[in-house]
Amino acid sequence: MSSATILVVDDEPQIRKLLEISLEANGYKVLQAQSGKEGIMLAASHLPDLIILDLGLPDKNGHEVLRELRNWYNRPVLILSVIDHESDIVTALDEGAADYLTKPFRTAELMARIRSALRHNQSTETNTVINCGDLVIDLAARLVKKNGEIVKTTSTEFNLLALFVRNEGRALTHQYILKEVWGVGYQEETQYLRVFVGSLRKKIEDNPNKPKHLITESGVGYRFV
Amino acid sequence: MSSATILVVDDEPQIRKLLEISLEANGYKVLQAQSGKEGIMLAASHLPDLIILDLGLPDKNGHEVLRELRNWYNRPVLILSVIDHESDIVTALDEGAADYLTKPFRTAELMARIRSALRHNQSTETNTVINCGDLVIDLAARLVKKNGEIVKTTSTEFNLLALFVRNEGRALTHQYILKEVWGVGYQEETQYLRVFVGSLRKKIEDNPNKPKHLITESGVGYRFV
DNA sequence: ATCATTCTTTAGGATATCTTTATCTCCCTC
DNA sequence: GAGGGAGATAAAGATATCCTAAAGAATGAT
Repeated sequence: MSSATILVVDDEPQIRKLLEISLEANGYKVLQAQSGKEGIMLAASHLPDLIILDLGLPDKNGHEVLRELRNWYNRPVLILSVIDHESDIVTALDEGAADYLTKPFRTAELMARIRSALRHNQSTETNTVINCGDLVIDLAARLVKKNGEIVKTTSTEFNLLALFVRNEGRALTHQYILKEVWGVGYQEETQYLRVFVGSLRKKIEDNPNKPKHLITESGVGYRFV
Repeated sequence: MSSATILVVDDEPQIRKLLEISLEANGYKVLQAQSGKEGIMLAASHLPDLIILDLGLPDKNGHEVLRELRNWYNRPVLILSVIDHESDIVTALDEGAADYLTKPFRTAELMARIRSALRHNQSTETNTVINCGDLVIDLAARLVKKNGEIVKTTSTEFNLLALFVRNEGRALTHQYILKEVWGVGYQEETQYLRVFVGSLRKKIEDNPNKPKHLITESGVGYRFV
């Protein structure tokens, strides 16, 4: 056994403890976070092989955390939740969750589903470092380099850029981009996009007035090449 | 929609019917088998993108079927079962099942889990690329290539071209084109069409005066070949 | 509490695209 | 070969879209 690392994001201490014991008994290394924010930070810094995420967190909506993770974290995220609403399950799965279990869960089943998720992921080992000419983007490390030099980006800027590089060559509509980066309810805020595309261009383009990477598709959206 | 093919292996006719209706409503092609033996044969002959397998089959133990499939079939197998025993779930998952749902299942959740399994498998790439001689048009990426080189099109130009390639070989009337691209209320603006067909020809034809793709049907409209 | 950073909002000017007009070509009929 | 209709083209005008800078608001760190 390769002793994979698993991050548990849950605000209930007794659940964390239970999971810690069960997971370690099965030979996994365990990281713990009590809030969505802490979870995202730990995920970024330690890059666990799998994340167990409770949807009912105190600081953020679990779906938000999931979406934020999915921008750059492409390993399995397993959802735990007390909520057994079908719509919640459907939403989480469509947001990219690998599985969805309702509390109270059965430990052996959880372990089997973790094995399944990890096994499945092994085959699709995807590289998180993307190379685009003079640009290097590391989705996991949330790092952008231009000609070898690190480019500092804010969180939103990076999420936007990550969306672009994951859809290289494809024209993305304003609405789609806004939904993916800002979430539903922001789909009409086209101006946000203009401002952030502007600041991204200043950082990654040789000549921001003549962008070679971030092309605007007038009346449609933007395209990354 | 990519119209993936899904094989349903279940001995209960009413379950098969329910699944058939739900799956087809979601745009999947459906194959059906009543027994494990028939299921394996159909899987081998048709190579579906996903298999839904009931564990409680008359002729064979479902686990046997699963193990047999796993020898050569590496796409997702989703287990349906009336049995909610943890040991059964664990066994099935460790035998390589992609997921395990207990009957009675919820349709929307099942559909979401199917999407998740297919997405993970990625084998069913949506094909939106249309090839027309020297032209390549990617409807999803909004990209036009002529002899391998990218042709820049405005939004309306692309919409117009997309309408043409989707109706290749067919003569489209002015009215119809105007309604589809500009919307109702523009059906008399034939001059728009002339202008835009003109600019499209300049971009995609070798010799815009002797168009080979965008043929005018005098008194009627245009035809794309 | 204060400061720094990031995000949101506003406003103006710049650009691209669309619309309209005018002129020209082609083809058919007489 | 003159006239008319349908279509093509070019270019000017109108409009929608986009970009930039910068100020205000929110957030987070010290």
